[in-house]
Amino acid sequence: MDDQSRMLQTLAGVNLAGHSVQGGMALPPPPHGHEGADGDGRKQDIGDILHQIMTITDQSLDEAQAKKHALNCHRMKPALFSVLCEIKEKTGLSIRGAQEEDPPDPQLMRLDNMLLAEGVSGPEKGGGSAAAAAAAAASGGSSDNSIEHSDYRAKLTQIRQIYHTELEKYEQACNEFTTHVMNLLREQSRTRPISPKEIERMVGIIHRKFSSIQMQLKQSTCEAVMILRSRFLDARRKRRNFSKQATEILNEYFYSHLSNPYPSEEAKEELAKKCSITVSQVSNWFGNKRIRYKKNIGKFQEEANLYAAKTAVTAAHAVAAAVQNNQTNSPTTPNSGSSGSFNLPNSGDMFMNMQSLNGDSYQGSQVGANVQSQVDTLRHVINQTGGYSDGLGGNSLYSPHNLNMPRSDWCPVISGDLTINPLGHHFLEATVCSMEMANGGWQDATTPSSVTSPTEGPGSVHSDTSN
DNA sequence: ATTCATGATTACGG
DNA sequence: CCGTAATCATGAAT
Repeated sequence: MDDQSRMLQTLAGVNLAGHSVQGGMALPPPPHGHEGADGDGRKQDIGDILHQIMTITDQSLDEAQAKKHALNCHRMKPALFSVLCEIKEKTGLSIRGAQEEDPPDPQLMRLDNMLLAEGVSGPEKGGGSAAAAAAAAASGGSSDNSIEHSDYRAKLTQIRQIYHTELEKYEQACNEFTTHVMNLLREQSRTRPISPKEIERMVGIIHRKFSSIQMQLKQSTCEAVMILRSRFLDARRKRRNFSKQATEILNEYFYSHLSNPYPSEEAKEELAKKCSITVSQVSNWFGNKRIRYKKNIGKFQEEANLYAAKTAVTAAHAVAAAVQNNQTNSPTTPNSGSSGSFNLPNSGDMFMNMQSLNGDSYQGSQVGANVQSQVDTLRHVINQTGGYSDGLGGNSLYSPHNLNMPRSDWCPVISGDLTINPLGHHFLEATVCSMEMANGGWQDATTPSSVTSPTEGPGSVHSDTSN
């Protein structure tokens, strides 16, 4: 509207300034009569029309409507209209020439690619699951993640749905608006100089506007997907406590291997399988556990007792069974502690260790970690209870003075080991143990990688029992 | 809202 | 590469 009046004003100015309207174009003859009219008469007419047009907006709707009709029927209208059209054509062309050519926006392409890759804008179901599968692969792909992934997928489809509905809405709105504008322009082209090219241009502008809105939509969708990804795939953000069962299993292993809580690769895999977590999660868990246990042993005392006792009872039952079946079951070589390392020890070796524990008569040289774990556990619980008497033979060898020492369960096992006492310390007071602990803890006990080495078992057992 | 517990990450060392 | 120590970030309990 503003454009129109401005243009008309210009036109009126030009005309009223005395320039020939007929210029280079053939002004159609007036519709009816007026043969004898000279230039002054025409100028008068044109000026009149222009004045009416210019003031049309100042009038009331009804008035304007009537005026419009009158103008439409004016005999000079076609002539004036074609002039306006010509001028408009020229300006329109110059405008169009200025901003033609829209190169594919690189950012838009990037967004499109991203959305396609994330499975948001791709084919209905395939893209989503593909992305989810990629996510699964990215985060380890353990069975534990399946729930999270379904959650992730659900969220992704949610985003995708929103995206599609919004996109559709925009598309629809764009189309509606375009047709509306086109109709309007076409309608107005009867009274206003609007060429089809200009309508086209208008449509282009509208589309550009809407596509910029679409880009915003795509951008926000991308952001949403990114947030979703980071939430679900970045394990750090998505910290989930392990299941109670998993923690149980890990704790059992930890406390039954308290003397050397460094599970071998096989043991880690086994634990991972049992707990439905990844091996690295097992490693993390043990890393955290070791450091935190060491930092505040007192805090873990109760837990240690609990698990040690639990495992010890299991072991005791196993021993009892072993004793019963000892005659028939011939001992086999332990499998380096990989399977069932702390739940189902080899009965033969177990028995041997128990004997050594009680009577300091260890002879074997191939004790596996599985057996050692039981020994640790039993010794632990014995230390804690001041003697474990459940068919294992009452044991008063482990002096109760360790009881009130927070680290006593650990120190004898670790520091008491002859492996770190080459000078012949037969027994270490709890305080000394604490110091040993403070000086290096497990690291000084043995080489972590040689968890399954049989050298530690006999040594520690001997050390403890020799007192 | 605050605090504690806990899984993961990072920096660093051997 | 594996371990420790410190730290981050979140979940759960209060």
